[in-house]
Amino acid sequence: MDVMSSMAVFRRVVEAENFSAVARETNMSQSTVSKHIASLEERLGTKLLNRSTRSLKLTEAGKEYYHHCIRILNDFQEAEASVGKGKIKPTGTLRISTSAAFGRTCILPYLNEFFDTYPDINIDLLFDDDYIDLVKKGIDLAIRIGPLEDSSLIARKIGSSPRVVVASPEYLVKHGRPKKPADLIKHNCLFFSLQKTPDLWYFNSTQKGDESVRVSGRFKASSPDAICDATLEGLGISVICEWYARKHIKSGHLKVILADYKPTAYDINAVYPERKFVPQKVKRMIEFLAKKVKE
Amino acid sequence: MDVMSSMAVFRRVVEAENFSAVARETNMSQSTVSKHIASLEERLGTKLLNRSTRSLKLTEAGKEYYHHCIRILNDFQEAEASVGKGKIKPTGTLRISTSAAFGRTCILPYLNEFFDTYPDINIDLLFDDDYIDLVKKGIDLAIRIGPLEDSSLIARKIGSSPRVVVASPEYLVKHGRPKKPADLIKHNCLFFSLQKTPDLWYFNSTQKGDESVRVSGRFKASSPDAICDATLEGLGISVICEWYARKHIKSGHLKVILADYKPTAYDINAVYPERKFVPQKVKRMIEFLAKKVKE
DNA sequence: ATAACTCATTCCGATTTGGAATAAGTTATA
DNA sequence: TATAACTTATTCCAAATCGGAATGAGTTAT
Repeated sequence: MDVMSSMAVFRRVVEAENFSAVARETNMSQSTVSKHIASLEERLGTKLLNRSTRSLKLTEAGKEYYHHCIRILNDFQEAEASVGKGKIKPTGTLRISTSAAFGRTCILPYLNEFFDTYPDINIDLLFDDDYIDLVKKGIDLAIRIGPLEDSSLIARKIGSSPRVVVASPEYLVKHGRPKKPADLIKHNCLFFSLQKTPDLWYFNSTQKGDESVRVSGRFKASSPDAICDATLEGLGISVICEWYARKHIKSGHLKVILADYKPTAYDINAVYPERKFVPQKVKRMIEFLAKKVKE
Repeated sequence: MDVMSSMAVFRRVVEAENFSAVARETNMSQSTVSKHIASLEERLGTKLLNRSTRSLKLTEAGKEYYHHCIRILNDFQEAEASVGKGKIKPTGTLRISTSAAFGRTCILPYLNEFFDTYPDINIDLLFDDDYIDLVKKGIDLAIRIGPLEDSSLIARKIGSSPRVVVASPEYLVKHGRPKKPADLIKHNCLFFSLQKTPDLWYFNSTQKGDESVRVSGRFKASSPDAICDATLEGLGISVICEWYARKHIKSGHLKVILADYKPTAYDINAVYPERKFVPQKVKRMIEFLAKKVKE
């Protein structure tokens, strides 16, 4: 067994605390993962992980070896990237996590162009609607919309995402069209439950200054898809990212209201684990997305 | 091809500036060495070495990669040694260089004991009577008698080697027995030509103080064997390491003269390449020999 | 011209690899 | 307590890889 590969597998196993997850993540069979670990243990003549079928725990030796592995793998990565074709062509598989909505709308359409630009980067795009542990899941890069949690991760703002207040034409006919934010109080507003204060809607306007309204409503959902569907169904008024609502606005199924009062835009952030050496593939994708988002 | 092994081979090739030498040194075929290098080059997509049949030269990329390799291999070595059986049991092949005479007399007889103590260390004992480039020859440890050259190597004194003035009984009968160092001037003294001043013999004596004599003689040889043989033949008087002459003294074929005036003892040094991480096997051998030499 | 080296390549048997299937153990739940 | 749904370990076997002998081709020294 190639020791360097085994060390990489070991590293992932320690981080994921699970053999099978690493197997799935890396497209190797679970038996291979098992063999990699066993092979290291045999080399070293000591157990690295105490494993029962449902839990993994590093042994003392494993803990020490893990730190060595991190160091060696980082150096190795740097060595490969700084010499030869790695210097010119970023390579490898890039695991990106983002929300299904953003991924489908703002990443997928550009992926062909990315593949053309970087023929040696493969992409593994994961849709996770709530925040997940990047290190544990072996993710290289996450794109997150809106406010970030505090964490040990590095975040770089790559753009901002304007939002719009929308409702279906039918809803507006039935309940009237609000003219100013305060009018929303009388309407059924749809909440995105993952936000901290889903019922507090902020508006910025160059002419009319900033204001916020505490709205009320009877429908809450944890996915942007659900909110959007509900709005299309005429259930109420919602604030949605512009890129998300765009196609419905074009087709006339949603109408933008309060166009003069822009809801506060969300930051779009590229988030990645802190490392001594950030792989080219990550840097390139961030650059690429930053450019695309601005268009 | 196991990348870690390939890196180790690459490192050795760079240091030895030669594929075949590394093959011989590591007991792999020359074709395997070639394949290891080729495999690295393919991984990286760049040439590491410009090779004509008679010369090797690092490319720019190779130079950079070499430094990465050193670092990674050192870390790796440390990782393996600091965890598991490496922690208790030093392993691997230890390449030792020493003079044929010292090796045969002062190392070989103890090797069985060493093998018993460290069952996982194999030894590759090389006899080189003149000083050689340890790094180039891939030697882990050299044992050198007498003054050292300046070098980037680390030297640790592991003992000192008393020397004796000897002659054959026949010679003494024929030419008389010197009573004090100055008497040597009238004798035919045998020179060891690798010394800097082979004709200047120093003596230390607790009672009679230090003195030196510029002796003369008509025979010079570059190996201790030759000097010893010449002395046995009655060609003249020589200064020989005590351990080297011991058996001949015991058997009566050589007589110690000027016993009260000890020639300056030689230092016995363990010499090894400077590294961030000195392998267990090297440390253990040095300890072992230091103990044996003192007996 | 020859001998004695170099490194690269080809060929082929022996070994190793990795995945599917299976075994065996643990946890959560009905 | 049985079952379902997970774990990790192991076995087996076809496919891939490895490594060494032989060979080829080039260079240097004599």
